[in-house]
Amino acid sequence: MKRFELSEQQCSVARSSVILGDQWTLTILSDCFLGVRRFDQFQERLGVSRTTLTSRLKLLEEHGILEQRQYQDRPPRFEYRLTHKGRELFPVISTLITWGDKYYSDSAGPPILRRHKTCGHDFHTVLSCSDCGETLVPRDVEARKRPDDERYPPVERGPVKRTG
Amino acid sequence: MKRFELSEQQCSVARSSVILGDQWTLTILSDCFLGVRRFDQFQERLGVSRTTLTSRLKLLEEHGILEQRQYQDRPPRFEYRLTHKGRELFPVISTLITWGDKYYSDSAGPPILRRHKTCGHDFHTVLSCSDCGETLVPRDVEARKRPDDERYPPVERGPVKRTG
DNA sequence: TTACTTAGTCCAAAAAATGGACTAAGTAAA
DNA sequence: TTTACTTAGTCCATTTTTTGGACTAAGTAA
Repeated sequence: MKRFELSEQQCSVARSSVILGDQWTLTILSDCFLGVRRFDQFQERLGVSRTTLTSRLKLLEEHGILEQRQYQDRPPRFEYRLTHKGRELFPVISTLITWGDKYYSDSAGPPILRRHKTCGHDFHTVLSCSDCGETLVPRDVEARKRPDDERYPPVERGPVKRTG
Repeated sequence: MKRFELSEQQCSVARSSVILGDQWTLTILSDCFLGVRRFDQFQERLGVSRTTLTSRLKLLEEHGILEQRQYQDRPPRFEYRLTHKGRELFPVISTLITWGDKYYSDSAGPPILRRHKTCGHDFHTVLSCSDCGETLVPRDVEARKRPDDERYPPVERGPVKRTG
């Protein structure tokens, strides 16, 4: 399977991973949430090659995660901004930051601190169930395949019986 | 910069992305949370080449995200299991699933359904602030660089003044 | 005129991924 | 006691992707 070929994959994680599952894409998005918008700014901050950056930005645009907006007339210049769909990736990037800060900070702590303006405190992320609001942990989650329906293809990747 | 070289990167997202920012790594981890443990099972479910799978599993092991455990004697066989550090990636994978289910399901809905055993309902994920418990949205987050300290290197990647 | 800015493209070299065959060490069936 | 099967990989030649550096285009500023 080639990179960026997701049509055949049914699982939504597999499909998302084809787009987001890339070192540069994740850091680009992280920078987007910090307010980075311009090509050269991404390029300098990330140290990615211009060619790769172009290809990643294009992919994110094709998938409606980023959009280009003109921010000046003469000469015409465009910047990249998160769409609504893109902003909905905030929990993914945010939990990745929480994990990364825990395991890959130097001893002075995380290099970037994040404050929740609503309550005024520096935070880390907590994941909770949309239904009962309790904190979600892996062992409380039970996965099952969607019931097969003659109108839809059967599920190809699914839960596995745990052994041991 | 070559793939899997993270020593110089300071930002914890950048460091994490070097490990996790890969199509296969994300789907491997997603399968791990479904109970997949054996090499051939990963290989068949993901359709990844055996070479690439070997390299990804090795990387995840080197970073203490997966560990090999012997599950039979004759012949000796090993399976891959999530470590504590690995299980702490649950929020990352879980929010990715929520996003992917929303944007990349077919019209029959997500192929795999997840139930919160504690409350009995199918859920999606909600992200909240560790301090006040409110739902976290990007516009309520303010990022700032860690104050420079002569004992530690200055922060190289950090927040950007938003324009427009 | 010359230098600078932004957002890219082009190209050859290097690195990584692919797929298919192969290995090793044991078990199970005929 | 051969033969087939299982699991967890390795090997290798080909294809694909990434890299870094130079270059372009269109306008502004000194």
